[in-house]
Amino acid sequence: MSVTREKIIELGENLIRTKGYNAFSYQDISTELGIKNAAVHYYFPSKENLGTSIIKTNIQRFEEMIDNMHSRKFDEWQQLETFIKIYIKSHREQKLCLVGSLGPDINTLSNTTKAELVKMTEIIHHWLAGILTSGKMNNIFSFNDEPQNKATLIFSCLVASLQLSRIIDKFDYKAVCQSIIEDLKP
Amino acid sequence: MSVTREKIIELGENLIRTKGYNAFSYQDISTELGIKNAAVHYYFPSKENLGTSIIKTNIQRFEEMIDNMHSRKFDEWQQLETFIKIYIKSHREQKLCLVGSLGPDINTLSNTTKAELVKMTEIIHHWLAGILTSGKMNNIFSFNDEPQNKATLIFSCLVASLQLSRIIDKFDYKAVCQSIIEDLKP
DNA sequence: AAATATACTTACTAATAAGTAAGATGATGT
DNA sequence: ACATCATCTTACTTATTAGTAAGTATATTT
Repeated sequence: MSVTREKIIELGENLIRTKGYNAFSYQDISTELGIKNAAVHYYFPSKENLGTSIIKTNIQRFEEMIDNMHSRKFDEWQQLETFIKIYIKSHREQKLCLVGSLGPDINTLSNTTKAELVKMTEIIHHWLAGILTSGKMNNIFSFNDEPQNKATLIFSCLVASLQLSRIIDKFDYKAVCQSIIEDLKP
Repeated sequence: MSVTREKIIELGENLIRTKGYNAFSYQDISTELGIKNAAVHYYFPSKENLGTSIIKTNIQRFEEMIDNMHSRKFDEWQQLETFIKIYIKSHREQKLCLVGSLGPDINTLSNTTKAELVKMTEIIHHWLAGILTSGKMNNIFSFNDEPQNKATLIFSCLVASLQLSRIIDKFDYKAVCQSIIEDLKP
């Protein structure tokens, strides 16, 4: 696959996560890569197409991560901590996650992009509910809620804390993550 | 104060909370109100100015709500539930809260608008930490975290759950709120 | 009655956006 | 040597954006 294509995807993702979908333009990408506006359209005919591709790439990356954790026989704690580490890294880089940056713009997205965002969010949520269910069954996690509901709570905390940490300074993101973890300990 | 001015503020807020700051235009407002684009500029010379005014109005509304709760001698439970009800209403209307919709766009806001968003977020966070502190002291609430940290967790859950509920269907927002409440019970 | 302020409209400008059609360049395959 | 393909550039169009300058109508004040 083309290097330029991959760079566009990566740059587009970073732009969405720092400025938001409706604030970034093909010009932002072409200028940064030292190419012309039309070159970006060569790889991604429309912005809708680029947006969808960025989400698709992320879904793929997430599923590869899960496969990798399964093949390495990670238990539920290790899986949860790996997931949380993605968010700690996002926080360090002052970026949101894709769900948290595209979510508020959902009413402005095309149907295909929206469908892909829904898919990605559901995959993550479903996976999280899954490890919470099995973790609870194996007495590795302890909580009273329905796993589905607990997954929502944890996911929400991670997503919005990234947003709040860019607004409020002196924000202790790791303490938030630690609380999530402590809360699940038996 | 002018009725048109107030309508613009209200409409602008709703547009931010449904489409996002960078997706709405003065045209959206003028068309809806049956006036011309320039009439909106008459009241709010720039979009930055309108954005800032919308946040200022919200801060005022929040502070009036707090004053009202104090004068009616609301205890910590009643205050928390009143706050949560705002979010349940937002969910019913399929809208985000201002913090959750402007937060992801923070890097595209002017310094004055950004400052106002920071102020609003800090006021809410500080108030929430306050009732958690006094609620814990009076043994009305029970939790292990630092109140500051607990406030972040609860605030995050409310903010991001609104976002997630627009993405995932079959989303039980009230169950999320109920979990937050149950978690604080002694 | 004249002056003034309020609340707009008309008619623009300049910038930026997404997107396109046609052509240039160079590598690869036949 | 020739054709083909990928990867762009040049040069655009069309639409939308925030924003403005100047004018109009109506009500209020002096």
